[in-house]
Amino acid sequence: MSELKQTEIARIARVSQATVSRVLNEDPQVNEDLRQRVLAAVEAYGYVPNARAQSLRAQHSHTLGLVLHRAPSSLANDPFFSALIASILEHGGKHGYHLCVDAARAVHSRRAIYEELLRTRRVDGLILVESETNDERMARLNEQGFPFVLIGRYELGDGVYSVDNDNVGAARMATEYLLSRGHQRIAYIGGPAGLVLTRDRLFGYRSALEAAGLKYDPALVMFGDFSEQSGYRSARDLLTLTKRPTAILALDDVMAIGALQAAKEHKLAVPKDVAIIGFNNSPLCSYVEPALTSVAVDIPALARAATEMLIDLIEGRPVSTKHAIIPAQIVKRESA
Amino acid sequence: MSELKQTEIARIARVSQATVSRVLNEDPQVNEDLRQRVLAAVEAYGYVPNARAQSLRAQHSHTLGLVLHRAPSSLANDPFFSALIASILEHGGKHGYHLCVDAARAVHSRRAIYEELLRTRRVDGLILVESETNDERMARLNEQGFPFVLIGRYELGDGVYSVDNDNVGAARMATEYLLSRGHQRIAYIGGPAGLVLTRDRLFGYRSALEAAGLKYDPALVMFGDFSEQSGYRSARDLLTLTKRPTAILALDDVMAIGALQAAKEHKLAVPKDVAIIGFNNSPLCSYVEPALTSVAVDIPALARAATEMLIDLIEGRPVSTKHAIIPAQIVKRESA
DNA sequence: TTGTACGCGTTATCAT
DNA sequence: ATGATAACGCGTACAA
Repeated sequence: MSELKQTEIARIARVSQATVSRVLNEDPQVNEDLRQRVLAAVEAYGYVPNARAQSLRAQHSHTLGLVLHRAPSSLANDPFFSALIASILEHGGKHGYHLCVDAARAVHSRRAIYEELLRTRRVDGLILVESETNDERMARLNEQGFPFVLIGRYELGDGVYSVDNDNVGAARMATEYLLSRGHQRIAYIGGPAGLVLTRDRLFGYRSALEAAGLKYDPALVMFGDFSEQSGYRSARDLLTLTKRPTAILALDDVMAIGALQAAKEHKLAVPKDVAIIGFNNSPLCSYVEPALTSVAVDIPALARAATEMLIDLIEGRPVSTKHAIIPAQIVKRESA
Repeated sequence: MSELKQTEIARIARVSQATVSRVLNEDPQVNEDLRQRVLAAVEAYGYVPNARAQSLRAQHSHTLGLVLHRAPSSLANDPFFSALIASILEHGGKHGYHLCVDAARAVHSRRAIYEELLRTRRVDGLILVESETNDERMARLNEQGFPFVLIGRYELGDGVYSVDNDNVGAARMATEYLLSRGHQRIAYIGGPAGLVLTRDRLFGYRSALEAAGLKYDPALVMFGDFSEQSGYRSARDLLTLTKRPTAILALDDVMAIGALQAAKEHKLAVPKDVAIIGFNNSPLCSYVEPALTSVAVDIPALARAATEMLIDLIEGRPVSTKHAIIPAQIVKRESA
């Protein structure tokens, strides 16, 4: 294995090890002659400094940690996940940071993930995704001054840096869009009722309605589980109402596709008889008939904000906002 | 910041730093009394060993590196990418390994990626994806005894450990399936003609044909670029042939969907008039009409094999096969 | 059984 | 301008 260290280069270039280090760190004080000798030896033997030693010495590893509170297997087909990593890689890379990814597997490893990554100083800072917002470990890390940024909503106090989608605004925007197209009876198909996501977006939906002087009608609000089946069933029930909605807002594209299916079975034309909007702007949207209008959560922007906030934190720069909110966009296709 | 080190715990527990280290490493020689004192202090102050120091000392970091020869932005919507990471995470995690992901951004950083990750000893081993097979750096790493595994095909010599899909076999399997359904004129839509992938699968297609006593007909072979457009155009041309094919094998689902579109425009029923098979078994398959039969490259198995091979390499265990080949599966839906 | 002392490969602070 | 030397936090050979 490589026994190439600075002392070795020093021996070859007939200088002290300290001089090698200086050359490598571009100390202007060093004599040009020696500098060349060192550089030549470095080049000839292909010396590269040992990152482990550098980390120990410098007290940082130039590595960001991403921890997901999910089983790794559930990540396999999640476009959110790949977009997230891609963007962190891109923007972290610009600042010279590497990325270490971990997923909490067993329950036990929840603890391990925080300890092993951050407190062991394996990484310089953490991006946490899908944490339980009341996780007491976050408070502990926070106390100890470990840099970390939460993606998602943090409900307890504001001692934590976080980045989140503008869920309220996104739902409001989509609802306003439907209103602007003349719809008066707009239905909402959420995820599980307990989810913050479901609640926030419901709030946005409701406030748009009320701002337009429309009454909020609980009969038009359903809760699914993000599956196509649940979208289908919810829409089917909605469309058999005596006063059926003329538009449906579904919290996920897959549920929206289920709704599309239900509309077809009811012989309702989309968007003429019933307009449908999904969420997440997944690749599927372009492939269904009619192509699905969808609210795009801006994952790259989300990840970028989190990454840059974290790096600012790590490097001790002041951070402008503790809680960044990333606006969503509506991608218009045929279904609404 | 945390000044919690073993010396500190040692002071608190009134033992030597070495004893703390021994307790933590479960040295059976240590007196139960002292052991308890140390453990109590560790617990009370929440001490966790510093991974940077451990790495330097132990000469390994228990970290795997994944390097992709792609711009990070191109990763965002790639299901291959997320499946890959998910599986490495899962199987690496079983052996206590973390994962560090890097994507070669600029051309320059190609070099950097190797050096910075492996030779700096930031990671213990590397999984390389989509490398140019003739990359001279691989040979260098190989010489120096750095553990790494290639995902994809390595053409030069066999000094390198690699894992690859059975591209030849997958195309042969798909072709045989079509033959078994009575098809005699089977067309092939590949990717760019220069790609190893395209060539390997073309070979599998051709050998199945010839094994069945059918003549290979170059008129039935087209080359696309993996876009829906290119699939559409290729299929359109194929279907206007005087002796048009009764089945089409497209090297990617998206191209297959383009072909589906062309068939529709030609008023050909799928699969009755023309059968279509795609590759990669993407989520899209279930959402098109008719649902697309697709050859599934087994990415989890691919990643698992690479990961376990790499860990064996790192830990000095003998590796059974230098070049693992992962078989594909055909997922039957409606289109063929 | 426990403590002392050294080295892992750097960077940085001293002297010279 | 350069070389010796001291950390960084840990594991372990050696001494006691």
